[in-house]
Amino acid sequence: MFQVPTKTQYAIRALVHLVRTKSASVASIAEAEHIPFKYLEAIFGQLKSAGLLIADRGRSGGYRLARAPELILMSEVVKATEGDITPVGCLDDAGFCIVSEACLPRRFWFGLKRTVDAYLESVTLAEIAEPGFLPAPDPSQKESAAAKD
Amino acid sequence: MFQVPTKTQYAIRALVHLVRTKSASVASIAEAEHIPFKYLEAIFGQLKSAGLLIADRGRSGGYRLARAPELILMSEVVKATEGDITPVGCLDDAGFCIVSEACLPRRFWFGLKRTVDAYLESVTLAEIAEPGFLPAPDPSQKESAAAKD
DNA sequence: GCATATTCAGATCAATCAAGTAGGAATTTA
DNA sequence: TAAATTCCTACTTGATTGATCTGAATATGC
Repeated sequence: MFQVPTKTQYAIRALVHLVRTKSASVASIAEAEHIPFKYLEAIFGQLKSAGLLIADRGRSGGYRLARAPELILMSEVVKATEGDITPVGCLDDAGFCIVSEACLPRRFWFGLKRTVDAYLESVTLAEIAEPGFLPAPDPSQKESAAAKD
Repeated sequence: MFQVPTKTQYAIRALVHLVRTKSASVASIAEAEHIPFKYLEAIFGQLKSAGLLIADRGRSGGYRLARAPELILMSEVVKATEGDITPVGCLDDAGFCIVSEACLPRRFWFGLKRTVDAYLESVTLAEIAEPGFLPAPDPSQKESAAAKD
């Protein structure tokens, strides 16, 4: 369920690489990060379409970040490589459950989605590229606050 | 990445069903919840192995919860159907990164894992079975890492 | 200009995994 | 003893992941 596709892992490693080297070709990044060249090429196409990268074509071209890494949320990166996060079908708006009575688990899944989204939106690319980056707050947030679907 | 497998969705719906009807056969639950009979049979095998269900074999047998639903964490259910949550390979203990320098993204993924685990451990089966169940806290927990535009 | 280094675009392919099926054996009870 | 159940093992099928292949289009340096 939470196995992160290599595509997304590759994307993030390559982006971290780009935070340091202001600009680089796909080939150089692929070699440095041990990522299959052609695969990374395709991934960068997606990241560019998502507005995260800018491409300079031609002989001494390459890719560079479209924004300062402080302004790139990890949620954007994940969304670029994987599309929207919809844990279960019944969460699509206008979607509904075939299940008997009011689909109780729905709220549970929705809560999970919100939790994950919140985390991904709370971290920027710049923070990941910092050696001093510390992961999530220790989970002392155990409330069970409001709902609004 | 966060598409929840139908197997897990089925498991939870079936468990919620069992919270009400103290005991039931796979066939009856499958019909009531619109779950393929043979598939649910296999799922229940896993839930039993995980110690969440007790089976009564023979003619008027069936399944029942091994514990009160208040004592069944959703993390246990997910783990039973999907195994441990390891977002990326390098998180297994004794695992290490092939990546050049100290794998910075690793902490990011680890933080994600902790966030998800914390959520799943904060909800019990009993809460999901309650019509009044309210999902996750609104994400006002922005402590650790936040850089905004 | 021309060779070269790059991005870009599309099809294709193999391996893996999710989802579901199938058949039947073992077990208990009415 | 027959019916209803859990249990066990294997299979099929379709989608997805993780790539590869081929070949353009485009810009640069010489």
